[in-house]
Amino acid sequence: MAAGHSVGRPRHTGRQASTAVAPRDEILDAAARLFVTRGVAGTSTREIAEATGIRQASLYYHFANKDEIVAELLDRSLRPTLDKIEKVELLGAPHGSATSSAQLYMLLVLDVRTLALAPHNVGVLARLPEVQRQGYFDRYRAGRNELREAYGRLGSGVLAEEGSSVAAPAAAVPGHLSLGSMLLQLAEVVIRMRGGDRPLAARVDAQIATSGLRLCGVSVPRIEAAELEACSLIGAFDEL
Amino acid sequence: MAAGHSVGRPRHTGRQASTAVAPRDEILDAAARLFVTRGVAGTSTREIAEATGIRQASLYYHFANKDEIVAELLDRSLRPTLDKIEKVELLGAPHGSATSSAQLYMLLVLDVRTLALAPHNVGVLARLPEVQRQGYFDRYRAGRNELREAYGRLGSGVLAEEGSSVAAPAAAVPGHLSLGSMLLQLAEVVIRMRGGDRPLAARVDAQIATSGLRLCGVSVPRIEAAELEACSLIGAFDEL
DNA sequence: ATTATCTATAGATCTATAGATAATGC
DNA sequence: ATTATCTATAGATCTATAGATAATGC
Repeated sequence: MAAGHSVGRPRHTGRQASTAVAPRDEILDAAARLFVTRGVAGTSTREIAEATGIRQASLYYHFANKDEIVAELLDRSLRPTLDKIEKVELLGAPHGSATSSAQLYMLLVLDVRTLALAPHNVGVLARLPEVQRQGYFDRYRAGRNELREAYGRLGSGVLAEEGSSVAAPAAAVPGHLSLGSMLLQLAEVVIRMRGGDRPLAARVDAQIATSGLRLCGVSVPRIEAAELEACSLIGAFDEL
Repeated sequence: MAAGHSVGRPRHTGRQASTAVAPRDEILDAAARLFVTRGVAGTSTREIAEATGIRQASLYYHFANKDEIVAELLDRSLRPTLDKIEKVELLGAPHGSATSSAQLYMLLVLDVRTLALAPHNVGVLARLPEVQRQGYFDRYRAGRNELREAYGRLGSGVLAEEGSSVAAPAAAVPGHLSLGSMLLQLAEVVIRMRGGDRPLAARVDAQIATSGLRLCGVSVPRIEAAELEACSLIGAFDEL
């Protein structure tokens, strides 16, 4: 089942790089790198094949068409974070004792780390207009909306916690949805930072999470408390 | 000089829409709309021509090639904001009496408004990978760096003003560059909001500017003061 | 004469399919 | 026999150039 050594006709360029990596994954990896640097419409199937070390037509043994490659990459880029939403929310309110600030801090840190470590900065994909128009994008859009709503809930929870000092109807306090959007955008700043010329700053995850709490009106000492709380929760997280 | 009535062979589709709009601008407008919704690589010159109401080959009378269209759109999208940086900075420090908070608030509001009102959400262009790889992008990149540095300076100025309550070396206080990046990203959130399904929230400009000051650790009452100061300065701005 | 378009087309792609082939596995 | 590749190619683009043409302006 898991390609023992090397079935099938050999590649025109020597053998496969490593039998440990399935050809399908080799293609996905090469495609991701190219899509992110040149766009999907700006990358030909020939280029993907060359980067993989096979002929253009051989792609079609593994994928029905180009879109199927994009769809799978999109899916893989969002799933890890989506899976964490529920875990984080179970730590608060009725079930657990975590504060909203710590939960928000956690989700931001985990989200940023996922984006920062994703191969080839694949978070860029979902921002390409030619991708957003395709039918397969609906699935991604739905998942991202879930994430935005989670940020909206946690952010509103934080605003409520800090309520005492923030009762200011005159100032433009963002609503639930705007808040969720802004927090999500804030997390995604790391995608653009990776795309920039300079290397990622140390502790981007903490910087962004801190900025998120500031955005929700949390004072510095309380941010530090949330950070400590979140870090210990994240440590015990993998066991859930 | 300014096309009196209608020189040149008529278009295959009736006459020109309006003699008031130069054909060059008609093309730029149609191209912008298509580029933003389908990407540059995902838009053919034929599609641009059809949207303009001329034949594909006729584009080449006005532009040497496709890239020249993109380059001009990029340029137009950033210039208005760049022109405002100096004006805003002259209001503070040695020359004027504006606070850093008010200056930052101003620049955010002006930047957001420019992006929010730009035709066809043309801010999207600069984020396309196929655009960022081209030689003409260097010019845009340089301009955007100027803007990021201005945000960094103003943001650091605000942090200094608020220094009393923010002396917290333990928390991950973003550095000059990160702060500039985050403020710039925050302003650009409006690009993504325009791209979303829902209409732009009322007062996005104020919401985003408020969030920017929060990001720099400004308390709510002081944000309101900055907002008032900024609004009156913006009112008197066109006379500069 | 000048301007802004047109028609026609060369040459270079690009995606996807058909069918052959070179390995291993049984 | 199965698997994963290969070669070859059809058919549909796509960009850019050459040269003709239909207006106005002088």
